[in-house]
Amino acid sequence: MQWRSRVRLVDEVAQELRERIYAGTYEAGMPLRQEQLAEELQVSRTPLREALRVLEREGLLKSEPGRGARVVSADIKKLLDAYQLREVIDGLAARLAARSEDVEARQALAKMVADQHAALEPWHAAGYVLSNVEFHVAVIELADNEYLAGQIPLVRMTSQVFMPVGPVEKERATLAVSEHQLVAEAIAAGEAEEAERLARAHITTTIKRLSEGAMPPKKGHAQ
Amino acid sequence: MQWRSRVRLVDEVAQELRERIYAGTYEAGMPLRQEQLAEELQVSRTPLREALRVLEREGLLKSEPGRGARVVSADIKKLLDAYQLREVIDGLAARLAARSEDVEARQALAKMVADQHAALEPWHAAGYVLSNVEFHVAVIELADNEYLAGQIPLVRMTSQVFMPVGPVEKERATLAVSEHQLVAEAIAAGEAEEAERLARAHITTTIKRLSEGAMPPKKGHAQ
DNA sequence: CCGTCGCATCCTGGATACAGGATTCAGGAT
DNA sequence: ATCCTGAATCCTGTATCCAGGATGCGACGG
Repeated sequence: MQWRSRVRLVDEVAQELRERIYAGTYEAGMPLRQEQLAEELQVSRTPLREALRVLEREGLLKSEPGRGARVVSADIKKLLDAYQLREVIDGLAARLAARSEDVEARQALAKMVADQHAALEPWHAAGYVLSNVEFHVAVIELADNEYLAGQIPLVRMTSQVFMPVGPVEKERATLAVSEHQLVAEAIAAGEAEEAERLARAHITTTIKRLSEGAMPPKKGHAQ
Repeated sequence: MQWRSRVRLVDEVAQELRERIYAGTYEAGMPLRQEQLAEELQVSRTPLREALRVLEREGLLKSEPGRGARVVSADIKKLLDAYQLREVIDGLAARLAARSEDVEARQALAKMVADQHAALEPWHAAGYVLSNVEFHVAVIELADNEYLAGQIPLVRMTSQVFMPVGPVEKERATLAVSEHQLVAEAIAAGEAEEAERLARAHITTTIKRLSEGAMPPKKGHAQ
C-alpha cells in the first residue's frame, strides 16, 4: 500500500471503528473478527489490532484473552458508573467552557440547543440523540483541556450506544433540552460556577431517573 | 513460546512500561526504541507496539508518526489541564468512597495518611510521593467505579512523573498531608458530600500553587 | 568559519506467513 | 437428556520483509 506520510493507519482505523460503534453498527457482545475487519477496512491486521487495543482502553470494547474483542454491553452498574463520572466531567467542562475566550463559540451553543428543540416537535428520537451528543461534545471542546477531551469517547458511548438501555422518551428529552438551555446560557454569560452547577444537576437528574426507572432491557438500537 | 493462557502479553508489557514510566526510568522526550524494548522485555514487536498505543491513549506517551513514542513532557498547560481534571476525579472518588460499604477499607485510609506523616519527619521526598500516590489510588479503588479506575494512570502520572516540574517541598507536603487527613476522616465517617468538598479543595489548593509558582523547569526526577 | 546539501543508516509503520492454543459447536456415544 | 470428542475457526504472538520518512554526519560551497 502507498505510504501516506504523517498519518498512521491505526488512527484512521480507530476513528472508523469508533464511528461504527457510535452508530450502533455492531451489536453488543458480537465478536469483532480481526481478519474480516482488516479486509473490510483494507488494512492488515497489524494496525487493526493496535486500534482494537486503543478502543478497548477507551472502554468501547471489551476483550477476553483468546475470545477476541466485542462492543461492551450496557448493564445498570456500568451505566451508573459512567454517569457518575460524566456528572463531574460535564460539570468541569461547563465551568471551563464558560471561561473560554472564544465568545462566539460560547454563544454558538445556543444554536445546538435549538437543534435539540427542533427534534422535539415533531418528535425525532434519533435526531435528538445526535444533537444532544453534539452539544455535550461542543462544551468539552470549548473547555480546551486535552485530558477532558480524552473523555469524549465515554460521552459518546453513554449517550449514543448505551441509550437504548433506558429508552429515550419525549418527556425526558424535553426536560433535558430545557436543562441544556440553562447550561448554554450560563456558559454564554460566562458564569462558570453556575454553569458547572447546572451541568452537574442535569446529569444528576439523569442518574436519578436511571436508578428509579425499572429499566426494561430493550435490545433495539438508537437510530 | 510458553503460552501463559488467559494472560495477554500486551497487558503485561503495558503494565511493565507503566511502572517504568512512573518510576522515572525514561527521561521525558527520550524516544523509546521498539526493537530495543522488545528485546529487553523478551517479547516481539507486535505486543510491544500494541502496549505503546495503549499507553499513548492513556496519556503517558506521545508519539509522532515516524518518530516513535516518548514519555510526555510536562509543561505548565498540561499540568493545569491534568489537575483540573483531577480536581473533579478525586472529588468524585472521595464521595463514592465515603459511601463504600467496606467500612474496614475506609478506615484503613488513616494508616496511609500516617505513612505520609512518617515521611515528613525526617523529610523523605521520594517516600512522601509514593505514599501520597498510594492514598489517592486507594480512594479511587474504594469508589468501585470502573470508569473512575481507568483514570488511575492519569493520577499516577501527575503525582509521580510530573511532580519534579514543581519540586516537592516539605512545607507543601505537610499541608497536603493534613488535607489528606481531613479527607480520610470524612470518608471514614461516611460523610460523602464533605469528603468530595475536601478532596476538591485539596486539589484546588494545589492548582493555585502551580499557577502562582514561578515553576522553574527542573530536570531532576522524583526518586 | 559557518551553513546547507546529499547520502548512508536507523527506525517506524505496515504487510505477511506461520505456529500454538483456545473456543465453539455439531454429532455421536452413553 | 447429558457428556464427550474432534474439527473448523479464531485469537495471540513470533519472525520476516519492505517502503520510506527521520537523523546524523561529512563534504562542499559561500
